[in-house]
Amino acid sequence: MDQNKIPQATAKRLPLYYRFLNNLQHQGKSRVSSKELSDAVKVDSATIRRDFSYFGALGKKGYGYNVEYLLGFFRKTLDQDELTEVALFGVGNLGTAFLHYNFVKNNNTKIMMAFDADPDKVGTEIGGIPIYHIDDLEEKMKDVKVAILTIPASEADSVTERLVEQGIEGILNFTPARITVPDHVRVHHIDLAVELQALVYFLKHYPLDK
Amino acid sequence: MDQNKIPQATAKRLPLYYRFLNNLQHQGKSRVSSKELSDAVKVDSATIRRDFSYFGALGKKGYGYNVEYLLGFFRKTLDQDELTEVALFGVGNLGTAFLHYNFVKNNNTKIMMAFDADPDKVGTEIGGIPIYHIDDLEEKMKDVKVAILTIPASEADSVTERLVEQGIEGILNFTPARITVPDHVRVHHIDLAVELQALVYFLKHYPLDK
DNA sequence: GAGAAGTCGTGATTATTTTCACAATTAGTA
DNA sequence: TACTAATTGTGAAAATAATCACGACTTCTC
Ligand SMILES: NC(=O)c1ccc[n+]([C@@H]2O[C@H](COP(=O)([O-])OP(=O)(O)OC[C@H]3O[C@@H](n4cnc5c(N)ncnc54)[C@H](O)[C@@H]3O)[C@@H](O)[C@H]2O)c1
Ligand SMILES: NC(=O)c1ccc[n+]([C@@H]2O[C@H](COP(=O)([O-])OP(=O)(O)OC[C@H]3O[C@@H](n4cnc5c(N)ncnc54)[C@H](O)[C@@H]3O)[C@@H](O)[C@H]2O)c1
Repeated sequence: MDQNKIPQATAKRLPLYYRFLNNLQHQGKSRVSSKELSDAVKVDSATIRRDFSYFGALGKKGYGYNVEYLLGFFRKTLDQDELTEVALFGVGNLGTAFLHYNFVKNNNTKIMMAFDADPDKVGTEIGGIPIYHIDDLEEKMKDVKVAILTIPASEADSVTERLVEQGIEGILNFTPARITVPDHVRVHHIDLAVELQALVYFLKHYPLDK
Repeated sequence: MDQNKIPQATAKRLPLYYRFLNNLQHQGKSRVSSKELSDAVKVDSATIRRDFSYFGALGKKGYGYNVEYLLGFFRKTLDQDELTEVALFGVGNLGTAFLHYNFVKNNNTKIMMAFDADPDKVGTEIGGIPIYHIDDLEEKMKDVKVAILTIPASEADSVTERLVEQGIEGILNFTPARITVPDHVRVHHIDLAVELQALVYFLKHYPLDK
């Protein structure tokens, strides 16, 4: 594998940079400075330069960065050329919203299939994505290595267990349950209720102008 | 305001602790150790003890923490007794999912109203929450200080501007646009495409067992 | 082609967060 | 009561991340 000396904080910002560079190219801009990037993505310009510098000297002093070059570099770095297949679990409120969304645009990931326990949903399609019965997980999933969980919290553990059994590598978990997985599986939690509550806490307890 | 010596990283974990303590109480448990909490919320036990210690000595050595006491303490700390009113902008795929979700359970926030530009949606209700026309923002919003943005990215700047004008204090932004606000407004970005892409990046570039 | 303005890359510093590790204290037990 | 096992709270260390600040180089302008 690549450089894993790259700080995690940096790695999390890369997709953000990538998307903005894409926008710039569509706008026909050929050159950009860390200051301009900073204004757009709201990350300190020194942090941006530092982030980029982990990958070598990508810019030119006194000039900035060449959009096309940088974009090409990140395309390779972020493996934009190969599509990562994703499976979604739980076609409810949240799951349905994701199925309608086109993650492929500006992104190397595609939801290939969805699973649900509700017989009324099984067999239908949303946005061209087939919905299978959760019982058929093992049969249908095959090579998919990334899962999105939008099932009820109570179901999280049992579905996770089956995913792990099936060789899953990464899980994006929208369930409030904190799932348990072996060390070789990576889980990112996105806990919307917590996010909202944390925002409210910050509003009430942190001074009103940082 | 309160202690703003509390690290931001700690503050973000508080709602998580709160929710789990609630579960414990419902299960009738009266006592819990940092180790048990750690297993449940997947945060190192030393980190949990450190987090709690910012609020004083909440536990007892050799015993652990009293669930009811701790819960009562966090209820006050997290202002669970007063309801924070929230407005949602953009009743599309994502916005509709949120309107169906009951944030009030385990949470002190409630979506009171929604706004959209689509005349077919205006005037209807989802989950008992009225949908107003975006043109009526100033008239209807009044005292609401927290907003959730689930509108198209292209609309983010103009709606944000009006929210700021109207005295908004916090924004939970699901739009890929990085919005610009004055220093006294707090914005939390939740960028789902970035999260997914970051997960994939980690899978490919970080050693498979941390 | 000389001077001015702009911008990177990075050493050094500072800030923040996590983790270690253990004395102090408590509950439980015999 | 005395002993054992459990568990906190925290000083200190380590790890991670953000920021400052400036030399080096590039482009632009005249
Ligand atoms: N909707 C929101 O705004 C929101 C906000 C915060 C958190 N969440 C969390 O996201 C998750 C999904 O929320 P939602 O509102 O979409 O719920 P939902 O009830 O609308 O959808 C859940 C879906 O999962 C399906 N399901 C149930 N058991 C299953 C199983 N074993 N295998 C596969 N599918 C199964 C159900 O049939 C249903 O379609 C929940 O855990 C919820 O707590 C949702
Ligand atoms: N759906 C997803 O899974 C997903 C994933 C990642 C990011 N997002 C982002 O979340 C946002 C919403 O996504 P979505 O899929 O719900 O989009 P959507 O198009 O389904 O919904 C957008 C809604 O906003 C309304 N709207 C448009 N202009 C408005 C205005 N000026 N004021 C108020 N309402 C207005 C539209 O009528 C529509 O109902 C987008 O910015 C999208 O990029 C969505």
